[in-house]
Amino acid sequence: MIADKLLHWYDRHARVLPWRSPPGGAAPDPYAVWLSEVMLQQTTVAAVKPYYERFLARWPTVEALAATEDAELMAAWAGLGYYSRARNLLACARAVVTEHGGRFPASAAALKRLPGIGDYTAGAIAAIAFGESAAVVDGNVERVVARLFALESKAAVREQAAAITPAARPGDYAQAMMDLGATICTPKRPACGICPLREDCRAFARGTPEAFPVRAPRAEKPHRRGIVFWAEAEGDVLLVTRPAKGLLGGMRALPTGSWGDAPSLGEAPFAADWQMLKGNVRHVFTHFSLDLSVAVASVGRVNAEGEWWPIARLGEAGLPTVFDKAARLALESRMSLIAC
DNA sequence: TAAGCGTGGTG
DNA sequence: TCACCAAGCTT
Repeated sequence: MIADKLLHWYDRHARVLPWRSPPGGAAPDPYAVWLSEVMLQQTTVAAVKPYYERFLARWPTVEALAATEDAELMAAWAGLGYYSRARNLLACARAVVTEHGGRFPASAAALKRLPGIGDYTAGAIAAIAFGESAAVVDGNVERVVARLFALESKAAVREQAAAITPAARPGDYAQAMMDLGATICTPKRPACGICPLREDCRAFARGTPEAFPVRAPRAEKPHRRGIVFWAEAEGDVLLVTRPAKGLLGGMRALPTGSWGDAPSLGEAPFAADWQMLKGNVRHVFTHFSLDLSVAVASVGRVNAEGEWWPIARLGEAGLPTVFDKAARLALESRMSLIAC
């Protein structure tokens, strides 16, 4: 009933997206579905599009992706965020090649055993690429179902979402739910006036659609300070690769001290005449905000941990956004030093 | 279980 | 300027 109405709406209003087949179309390539779904985890469609196109052109198959070097993959992911996804993407591709003969397993249960694939992504790939009637509950679906049935707990939402998942066209249905949530049943000011499920919606009947889903209050973000070091030698800049786990793990970066209360030049990668740049870099991560000072030094090609990288090719290094900001500040203001 | 994990768009 | 939040996963 709900599914029929939703699919009828989807047949007329489906968004056109690079990774998507038209409604009722042939099942898309599981590799392409997986790639798009991982990129879309907590990430907007607009941000994903250019990365998806670049990745698919550079790595058209899971075999090609599995064979690439870690550093190239991580650099290609730079700027998209949540970098553990990139590490897991590579681990998953290699597992598909070595343990599954290069073919993605066709069930949600088997997909979920692969790195970086949780409940949502397993269900989405199974439904979209393999036609399995799997429950697909992302943030959109949680919101739509919570409003339809006026539910306050995540467990109840998951149960209802599974109960109304149809046997027919499960992939279109999953994408229809997400399109509805993204374009009509939005977090704020939902467009109930044009919603195909308005007559079925308990939250609409109550006049309080925005009251669902119930959100826990979020903790206050702490503020941290730090220094990054721009060490320049003969047209090169010193880059390091961050430890594989943790914040920005596995990514190339500028050397940096710890981020906390009192940054110190004592954390520089080597002794030099470090000069603090005017201005700073402000950046907001998921769980803290950061003010970075930039210290610069022009040196000989000293022995230092890391790699000396040509400044002219810095764009190819794949720096995460926070370090890209710092690099831009260094390049803009190298001429306007002040004493520290 | 709750915390850790990025970034950019939007109102 | 700032709070909110987007096709979540891992530990």
